[in-house]
Amino acid sequence: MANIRDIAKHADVSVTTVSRVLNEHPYVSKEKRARVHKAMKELGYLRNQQALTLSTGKTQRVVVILPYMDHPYYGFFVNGLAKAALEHNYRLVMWQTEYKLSEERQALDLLKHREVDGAIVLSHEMSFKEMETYRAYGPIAVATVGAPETISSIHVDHYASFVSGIRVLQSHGYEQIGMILSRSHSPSSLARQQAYFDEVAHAREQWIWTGYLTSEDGVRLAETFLSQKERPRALFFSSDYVALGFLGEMQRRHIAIPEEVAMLGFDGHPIGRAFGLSTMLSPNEQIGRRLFETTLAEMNGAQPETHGMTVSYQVGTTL
Amino acid sequence: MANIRDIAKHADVSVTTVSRVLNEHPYVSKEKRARVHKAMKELGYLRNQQALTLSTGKTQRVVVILPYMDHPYYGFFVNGLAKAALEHNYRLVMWQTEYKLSEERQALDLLKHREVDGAIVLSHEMSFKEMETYRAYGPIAVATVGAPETISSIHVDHYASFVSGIRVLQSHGYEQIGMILSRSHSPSSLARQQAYFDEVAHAREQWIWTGYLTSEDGVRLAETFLSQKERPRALFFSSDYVALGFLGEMQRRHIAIPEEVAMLGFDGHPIGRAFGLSTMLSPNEQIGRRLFETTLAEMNGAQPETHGMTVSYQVGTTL
DNA sequence: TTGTATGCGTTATCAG
DNA sequence: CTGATAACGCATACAA
Repeated sequence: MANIRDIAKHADVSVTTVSRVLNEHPYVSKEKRARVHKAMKELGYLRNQQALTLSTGKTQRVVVILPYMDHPYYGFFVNGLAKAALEHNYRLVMWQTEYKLSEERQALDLLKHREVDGAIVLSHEMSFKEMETYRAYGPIAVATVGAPETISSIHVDHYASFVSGIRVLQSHGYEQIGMILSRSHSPSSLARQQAYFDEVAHAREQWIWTGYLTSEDGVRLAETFLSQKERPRALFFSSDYVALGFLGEMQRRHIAIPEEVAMLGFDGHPIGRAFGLSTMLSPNEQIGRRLFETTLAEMNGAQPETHGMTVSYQVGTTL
Repeated sequence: MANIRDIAKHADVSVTTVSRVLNEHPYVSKEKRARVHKAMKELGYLRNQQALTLSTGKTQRVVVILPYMDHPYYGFFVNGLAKAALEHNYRLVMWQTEYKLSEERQALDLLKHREVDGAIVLSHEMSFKEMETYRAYGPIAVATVGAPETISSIHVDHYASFVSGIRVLQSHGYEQIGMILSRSHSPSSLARQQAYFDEVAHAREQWIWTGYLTSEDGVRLAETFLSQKERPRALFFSSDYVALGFLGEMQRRHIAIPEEVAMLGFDGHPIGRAFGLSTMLSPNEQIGRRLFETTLAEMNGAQPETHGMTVSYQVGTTL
């Protein structure tokens, strides 16, 4: 493992000159530059990133905090993040929390311990108040609403999005509407419920089902839904995967969609399109990209940024 | 940012003593230990991970190399990897290659530059011969077959798996069998084709369709498939997602499955189960977990390991 | 255009 | 039990 000093000795120059060549600084004579390059080749020099990191104080890494890496919902975010990070020569450290607050804290501790330069939070149990205590150690960007000024937020405006989704349902003639949500107390879920009660005339508490995250949950939901005496005519799902699980189970039971119950999803996953799921298309990949870019900007001195994204209706056959 | 020297000064001990307290070494008097703890608390000490890393030469990081982070196929692998890594206090650096060889090289260069301790390769364009040139810089584990002795491999035995899948189809009375593969020249695809020609009496070159990766590809396939004059009676898909795209499109066209064409998937994704897809269940999460564990073992001096995993038939309604 | 000296924050060695 | 000092490998202020 030849280091910068070995190269200097071999090329008969100072370490500073080697460092300058390495960093493509000007003010190095052609001849010495060539000697250094020759020495690097001969000794098989490989720059040690750890040393660079300690010396500069920059890690070129960002931690991405999310509950589950195998949930397709996060796929598009992460894809956008990964592309943007790679383009800017940054590395993504992934931290899976399984919705555990203790894991979120450990992940954000990376910031404190100078292991990463910034943090991107796709889902959090932690209050913004607590999250702000980490802010002193580096920029934080979240994909949820309600962030304070110190924390960047690139998010779907869930209130506006659900209002527009509900209007799509209403424009198709559905008035009795139910809603399927993931976590009952998350900020986005609260915004969705607000939209529901603001916009749906026949809103009912018991037509909001919470705790549905996966396609398997969607399958379970079918049973629950069908056992209900008074049922809504349409269901608005906060996740395409839950909707698809429900749709598959309804097909198995030979229950006609949308005749028996209409369905509107949320996300816009390709697999949903294959089954004709009507859905609200969310620009998740773009959000991922912007989350990285805003974090990068903050690392370069920019101010935190808040930006709400809008969704659009993607026509299907379940309405 | 108080450092170890500040603590030493504040507690009126040497830096060595502080380091010993930090690392819970014995041979530190109770009294000094207490003074150090007090100083750390008072100055808000946070250990700098970068310095630790440079000093010890261990990064506690592993790079995970995969083509796409948003392809559900990799979700289970990554989930297993993430759980195992977290348990052992390791961080996962994700590198998305989009099947580009140049990206794979850059990712493996992290090993050379001491930015990670090991590499886990879930899919690769790179030959094993080239991959071995990185082996000197740290352990490498792959999830594909055919690795040399120096590289660990935890993989599905695609040959055996496809043989057993084909036998499942045959046991249901299907003799005219076609196969849908992702990449035509990957080691796993070659093994699958070998199994096909070894086991299927009526095997035909033109009944092997390659280049199908996503559910959207599955949708496209329906058109291609139906335009064929002579069609197989059953299709064996190398991916549940492609199979689901195909299934959705067939439903849209009101073509009966399995009456018109039987389908067998490969993976065992929950969403497939919701739609009754018959499939071969692959233990991908377990593979992910073992990939990490074998890498960790190698970092602690163990020899590379090769282990083939088997799949099992998961009953559905598409056969 | 070049080089010397110092710092980044730890751990490890070795002497006491 | 304790501490001074030397690594680890690089970047950079400052001087020449």
